[in-house]
Amino acid sequence: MKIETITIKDIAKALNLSYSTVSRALKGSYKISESTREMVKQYASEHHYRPNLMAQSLKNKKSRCIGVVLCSIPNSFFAEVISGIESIAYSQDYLLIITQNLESYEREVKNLENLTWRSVDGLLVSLSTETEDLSHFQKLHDQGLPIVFFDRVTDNIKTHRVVTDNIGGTYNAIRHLIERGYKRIATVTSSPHISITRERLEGYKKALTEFGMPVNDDYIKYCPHGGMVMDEIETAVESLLQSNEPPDALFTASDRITIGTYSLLTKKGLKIPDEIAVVGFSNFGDPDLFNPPLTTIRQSAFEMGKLATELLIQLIESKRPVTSFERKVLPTELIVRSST
Amino acid sequence: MKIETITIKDIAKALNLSYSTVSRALKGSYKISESTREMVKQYASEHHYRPNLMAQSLKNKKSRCIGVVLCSIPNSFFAEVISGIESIAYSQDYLLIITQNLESYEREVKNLENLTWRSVDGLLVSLSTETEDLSHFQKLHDQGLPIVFFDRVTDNIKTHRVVTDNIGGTYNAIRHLIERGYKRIATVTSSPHISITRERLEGYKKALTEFGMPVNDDYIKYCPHGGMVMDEIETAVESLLQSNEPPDALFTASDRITIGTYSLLTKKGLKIPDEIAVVGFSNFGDPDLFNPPLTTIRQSAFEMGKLATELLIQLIESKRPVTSFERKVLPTELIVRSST
DNA sequence: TTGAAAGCGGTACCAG
DNA sequence: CTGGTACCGCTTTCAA
Repeated sequence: MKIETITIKDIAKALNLSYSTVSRALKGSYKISESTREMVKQYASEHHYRPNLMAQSLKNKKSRCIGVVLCSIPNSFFAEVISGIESIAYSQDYLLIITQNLESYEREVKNLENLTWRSVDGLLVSLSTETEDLSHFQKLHDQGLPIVFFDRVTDNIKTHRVVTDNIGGTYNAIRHLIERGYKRIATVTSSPHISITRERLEGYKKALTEFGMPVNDDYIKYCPHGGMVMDEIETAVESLLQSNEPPDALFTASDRITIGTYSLLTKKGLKIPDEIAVVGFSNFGDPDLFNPPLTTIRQSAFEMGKLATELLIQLIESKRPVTSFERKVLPTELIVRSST
Repeated sequence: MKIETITIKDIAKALNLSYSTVSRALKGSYKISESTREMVKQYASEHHYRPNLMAQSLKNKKSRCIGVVLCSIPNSFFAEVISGIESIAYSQDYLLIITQNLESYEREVKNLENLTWRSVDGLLVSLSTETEDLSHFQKLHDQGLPIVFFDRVTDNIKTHRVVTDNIGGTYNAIRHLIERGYKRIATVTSSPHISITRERLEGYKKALTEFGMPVNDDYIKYCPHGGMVMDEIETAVESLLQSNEPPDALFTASDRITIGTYSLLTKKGLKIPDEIAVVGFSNFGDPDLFNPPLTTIRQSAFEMGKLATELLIQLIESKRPVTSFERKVLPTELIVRSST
């Protein structure tokens, strides 16, 4: 089952040294004679010595594991984030434990229990749409477990955050709509609990206000489960279309909602953009192929994963407690196609 | 850092028992009096006892980790597979280590080294397009490491395999094209090294032959990196279009190739399906939205992940060496839309 | 600079 | 049925 089961003791025996000497030599630890250190290192590498991680972990209470908490792996945005996380974790010899909660608070809590049981060294977290109570994270954080939030973050736990420029990205999209002459701009957005919804709404309102257009609350529709539940999207879109003054443009605030809405409008045979325009956050690869090609706001998902992981590893490996935390903001890109 | 650090020794002390008794009681091991067992279990659950996995692993040489080897996490097909894997792993308390190799043989080997160093209990593998030499897997398998191959499999290592019905799926797609009256059916496919390419080609040829149509080797174009490299797709499609008798229908053999080809044809302004029809394997969520809606062959990706993981866990937990292996074949679904 | 020994948290064998 | 103890592989005092 195991390969190359060569341990420190084997080396010690072979070289006629004590375990501890070998251990120290391998870690390049201080007071060890140059010669023995070299000798040990050489023997080790020749025999492909690899420290037993279980033993190390047991001893140091470090697992070199990073726990990842997010809503859905196949979601194209998160899949890309994971890929970014993997790229850094791989290069730094960290292992990834990925959990998905499907936007369920309950599963988020259960996954978290599992992760801590596995004694992860740190956590990369994007909150579920259902999550309001943060005490499960707060508790761990208070106990000193490094956490970095990404995408759907919170201000209530003092740590690093990596987010998209949601306000700016949305602002640009709405301004673009306004400049194209759309007058009644509605939005189908995600759960009001999560940060990205609040920020995207802020960008939406900011743009409208700045251009002297009214903010109409009837034009703001929420999907409590961020588009996981198609019914929620349907209800939202339906009620917009049925209203006295149906919107002439839609801003959809997440990948799933964008695709869902587009699909719905297409099915209803509405002419895009003549009858209704659509611009939305989406990280799907080829919105070019859509009919008509979809104007999107793209996020740097891969980059987000990388950055969050780098920050987390910094926290994990920092000798002294970190007290100043960063909020990294990643730019978005508005790609104008024919749906607006 | 750690939570609830309650160990077996704590329980033993509190209950005035020996470590071993507590250990046995917790495992529901045979000879233990009903009463002490209950007492221990109750105390344990009241105090949220969770065995230390590091210690357990160190002792039993089991890590409850499953290593996953695949080419690309954000690929929609694999992202769904991973989701399926996660669902089973989660429910059985296994941990997932996911690696991606971006179709590079070298990275596949390096990832594998990493995984074995982490002493995973088993491996779920989908081969990279570059992989021809299997000795890195063979070596581990010979040493008794359970492996289940999925999607891109090999016959040369005797173990479970979970695959899509590639032959049947392709056959249906090609038959569909023939029935629609297409005469010159070409295919853009993946690397000739991997099983899915061979099988899909077999289905392609089988259908043509069965319907009395010639198999023209010039109509078969390979993308050695399975569509990771856009240039390869472009070259393939270009040379088909430039040929003396350009095809009137295209069968694209993987998710990336399908999307890439479609994108290319659209950009060139070719009328689909009038000038050229397209049918392809694809697991992207909404090919309905494409222009025109894309006829696809869908695979049960989530199901594949689940099944492979179930088989792997069976292997891992089997008391006696398993000698008879299964080859599970999952059905495909041809969804006809307007591109054919 | 090196060695001996304790211990991380569990498991399993051997006695009793 | 229960207790004592060695040991998994490594790290880290404490002595020498």
